[in-house]
Amino acid sequence: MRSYFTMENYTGISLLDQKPLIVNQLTEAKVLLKQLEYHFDAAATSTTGKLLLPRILSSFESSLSMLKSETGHGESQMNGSMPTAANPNDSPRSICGSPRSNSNLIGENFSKKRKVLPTWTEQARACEHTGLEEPVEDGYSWRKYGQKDIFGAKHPRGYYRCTHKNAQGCQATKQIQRTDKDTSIFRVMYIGRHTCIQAAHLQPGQPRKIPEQRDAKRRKKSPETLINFEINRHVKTKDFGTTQEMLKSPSISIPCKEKDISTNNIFSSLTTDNYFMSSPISSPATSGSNSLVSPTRLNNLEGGQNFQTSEYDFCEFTSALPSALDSQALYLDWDWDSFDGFCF
DNA sequence: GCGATTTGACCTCC
DNA sequence: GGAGGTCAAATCGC
Repeated sequence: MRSYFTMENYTGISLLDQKPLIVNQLTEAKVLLKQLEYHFDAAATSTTGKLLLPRILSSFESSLSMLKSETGHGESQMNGSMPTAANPNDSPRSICGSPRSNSNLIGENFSKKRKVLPTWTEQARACEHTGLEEPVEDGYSWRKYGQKDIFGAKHPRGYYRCTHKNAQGCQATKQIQRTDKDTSIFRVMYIGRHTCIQAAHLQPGQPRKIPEQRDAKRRKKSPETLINFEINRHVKTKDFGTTQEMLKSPSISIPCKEKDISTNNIFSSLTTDNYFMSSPISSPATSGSNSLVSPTRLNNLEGGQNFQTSEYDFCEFTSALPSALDSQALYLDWDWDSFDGFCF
């Protein structure tokens, strides 16, 4: 199965419309990197890493200044590479694999029956030492409202909605499914942002709410619910019109293998919120020329190349951000089946 | 008793 | 008709 991450949606929204969102995302990523820098300095473990961080920050700053000074000339560029209603075949398959959800995103066919909500996917790995075989507690209260066997998948998908849906009208939902390839990894797709009170208390950088004992016991019953967060978060934003919501959204995902991270011990002191960065990246199969990370590079990754922690690649990734953003598209073609999971 | 989970039925979309 | 998503009654656990 191939999944795609989009930095843009396919409703014809221009980069100009998305610019505030992109700026917000980059700003958040910059802040997070500064946090990382702080922790990294505290650890004082690697000289090369110290040299790397300023470069990353510099790249983000460059991206931000380019975006802030940009006056919307990129719209036409975007139209040249974006799938359109007239050419629906250009539209990538949705991240959840549902052709129906795709139809909501395509131009004139936009369905008004269902609200298009920002969607992003995380991967969470169950942690052996916790004894839990369930996805991570993410700080929010979820209520399971369904479970479904998915065609072609070995494991059922659990459907969760915010506990405060009725009380506060919070529209956030999530779907959790154990991956076929590695049963210790869960794919968690979030749909919509929390608008409930608990969201206001879970700003990035703050510690997560500690699950109540009772809840933890309950979750243990369900194979879909808890995990120790050794995750990566990937963003697929379907609705960039909801700028306010996206202010709290993850921003940029910088993939790395957890074994490599543990080696460098860079992120060991970060909380999940601190490193909450995801990628608003996408990959229409037809967008090769705009690919920031080409399929070839990912194939190399799949073949074992240490793309994710290579300093060269990391720098290349961040250095490429400005040009990728300038070209209106940041695409990443991803193969879930060969994906071991991101972590920071 | 209350709230969460389970699970079969139903709905929506292709 | 098939697949994914949601509903809601039944069930469970505190």
